[in-house]
Amino acid sequence: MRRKITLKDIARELEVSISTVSKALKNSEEIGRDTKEKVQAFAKLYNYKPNNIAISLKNKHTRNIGVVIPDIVHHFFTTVFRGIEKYANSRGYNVIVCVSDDSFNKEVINMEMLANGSIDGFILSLAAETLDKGDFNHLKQIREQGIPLVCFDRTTTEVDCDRVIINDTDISFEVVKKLIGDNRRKIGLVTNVGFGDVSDKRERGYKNALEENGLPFDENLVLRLAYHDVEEEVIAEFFKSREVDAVLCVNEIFAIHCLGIVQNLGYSVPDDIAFVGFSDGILSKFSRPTLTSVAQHGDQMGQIAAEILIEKIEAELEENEIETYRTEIIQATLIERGSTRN
Amino acid sequence: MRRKITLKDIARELEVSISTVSKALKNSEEIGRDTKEKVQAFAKLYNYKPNNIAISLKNKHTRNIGVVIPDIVHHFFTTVFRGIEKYANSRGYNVIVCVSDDSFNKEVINMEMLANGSIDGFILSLAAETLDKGDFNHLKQIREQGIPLVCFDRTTTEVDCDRVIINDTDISFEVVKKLIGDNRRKIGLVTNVGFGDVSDKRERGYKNALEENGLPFDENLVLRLAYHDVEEEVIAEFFKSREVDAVLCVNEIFAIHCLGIVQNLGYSVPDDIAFVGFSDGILSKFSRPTLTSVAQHGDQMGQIAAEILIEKIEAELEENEIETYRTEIIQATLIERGSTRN
DNA sequence: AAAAATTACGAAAACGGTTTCGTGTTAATA
DNA sequence: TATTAACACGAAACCGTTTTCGTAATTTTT
Repeated sequence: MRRKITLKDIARELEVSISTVSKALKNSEEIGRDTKEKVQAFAKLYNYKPNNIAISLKNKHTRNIGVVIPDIVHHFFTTVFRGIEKYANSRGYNVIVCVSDDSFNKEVINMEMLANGSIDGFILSLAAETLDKGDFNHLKQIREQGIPLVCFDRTTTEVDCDRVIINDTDISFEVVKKLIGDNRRKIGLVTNVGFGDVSDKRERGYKNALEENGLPFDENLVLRLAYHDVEEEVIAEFFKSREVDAVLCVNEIFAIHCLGIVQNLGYSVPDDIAFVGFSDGILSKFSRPTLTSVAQHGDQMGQIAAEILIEKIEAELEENEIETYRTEIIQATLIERGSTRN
Repeated sequence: MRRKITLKDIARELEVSISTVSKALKNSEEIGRDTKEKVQAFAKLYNYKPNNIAISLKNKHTRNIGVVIPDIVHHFFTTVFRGIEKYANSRGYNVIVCVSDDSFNKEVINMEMLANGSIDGFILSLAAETLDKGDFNHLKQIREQGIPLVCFDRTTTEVDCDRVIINDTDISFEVVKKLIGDNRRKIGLVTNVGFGDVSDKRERGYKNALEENGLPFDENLVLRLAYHDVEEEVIAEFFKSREVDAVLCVNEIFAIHCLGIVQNLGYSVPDDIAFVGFSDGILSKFSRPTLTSVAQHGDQMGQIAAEILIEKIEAELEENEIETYRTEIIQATLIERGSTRN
């Protein structure tokens, strides 16, 4: 088995110094033509490739970015990830992924692990538990070490970092306004407990739209579910007793669950009840009826997060650190499908 | 901004040598009690953590594994990835993901990139284009460099490496046998063009089951689709003219597409046509009717792939290289749901 | 022909660790 | 008291690069 060849090997074979080899391979003006050609030919013949680790140690940066997300088996996060990976790759960066599993401890441990030299910066969506706890010391520490950090979707304002989010309040407002325009009057909201300001904002948009259109907000029309175990009976009970004629669900999985349940209860969608979900994943496109959904443009979020991060990383390398933080707001869009067609 | 502290910093502050600090932190017997306590206390106070890159360079291994997959926005691959990440993490390894996008070039470039010291081993599912081309030189090179490689799902036998696959032929056979047992007689197959031996094996199982039960194989009952653009009219035409009473689809997306189309054509599922898909993703659970599907146990595949890889990596470190290659076969299972209930 | 400038290369330090080996001090043994 | 052993630590090599600086040998300039 042919081990990887190093500068030292080439130097030994060609009876020149390591420095000469290094320079020759970079086409340095310092080295004579003959020597350069000899070294380059030899390197090519033996397929020399510099060792990334050695270069990282020398340069004090790795061209790796760390991505920490709550869940990878989740359409939204994977699209964001795809956006990150694609852009990062085009810029010569690799991506190390860690899954926090919505656990505070895993998030902390993974980030500490990576922060010890493995990555040049982080892209992060916070674990549910971290949001609940409200403990962001691990992020603050990372920032203190001068490691750039971009948060997306599930973020916090308690840490100095860049952010990429969608216009949750506005789009939620727009959706509900549209439902009202479609002559829906008893509009329900299916949301989750926790998850910080994402859900809060969507709820605020919902309330604002009701208010602005003279409809009363009724807590009875709000169903609050635990994300990780959806209770069918609770949902069925809600729809049997509330007589809503439209529902906004803050995520796709809630929407699809509810859709199935109300259909089993004998309601017709969209005639009896209109449905709108968030995050426009694969389920929305293939459910029956197809689901009207708010596209969060995960690819775009990922790309922008990566752009911002790499910009910070490279500014830091140039020693002109950027001390201001951006919050980029992606415009979500409503994709209308069968579940709201009148 | 407090930069990371190094051994050198501690040594300077405490007026001892770097070696002493290093040994003290590893609780070496060589160092006296007082010195150890002093060093450890200081290190703790300043939150010293060794630099991963420096350790990697010294040890010649990184505790990173490279995962190269065709697509990340794909339920099966994400479940495999989750299995890998979970196990790898529990063993103190990190995971670098590269997406080949089913492109040969991207696969080659990404792997060459990572092979230069960034990772200790690869877990790979081949790009469609690579399978088409039949060019596996990049994998052979990686093996020649002594880098361990585990392939899963889309694999090749032309490279000396470990493999994790499912019992495609058998499970396909079982499924068709079951359909025949359910009194289905005109059983169609929806498969794709390309994708190497995965599709081939599933087709073989299908044929074997027909043959063994005295049913004729009819090429007219086989619909071959391009994975990346599914043509609705072709599918509709197929179902209008063929009068199949059951269909086996080699992946979930084909199944869901076809399911929708036949329902629009006025057929009832499962009464007129029974449907079975592969890979039991999220769509299967939420379609109407729910889809009977072959579970490929992605988590398990990922975990086993990671187990095998890490075993190889660590054996290599101990200098007792393992020169034999395993092919681990995961037993797929059929999850029966609405699309086949009689 | 002497001085200055250019060319072509090598030595060595640096990145941040680990590890082997050598050595001065003290304690135990003959 | 002389010899040996144990203890506690430091120097230095090493991992594979990059880069600064020094310097012979040659060429150019005066």
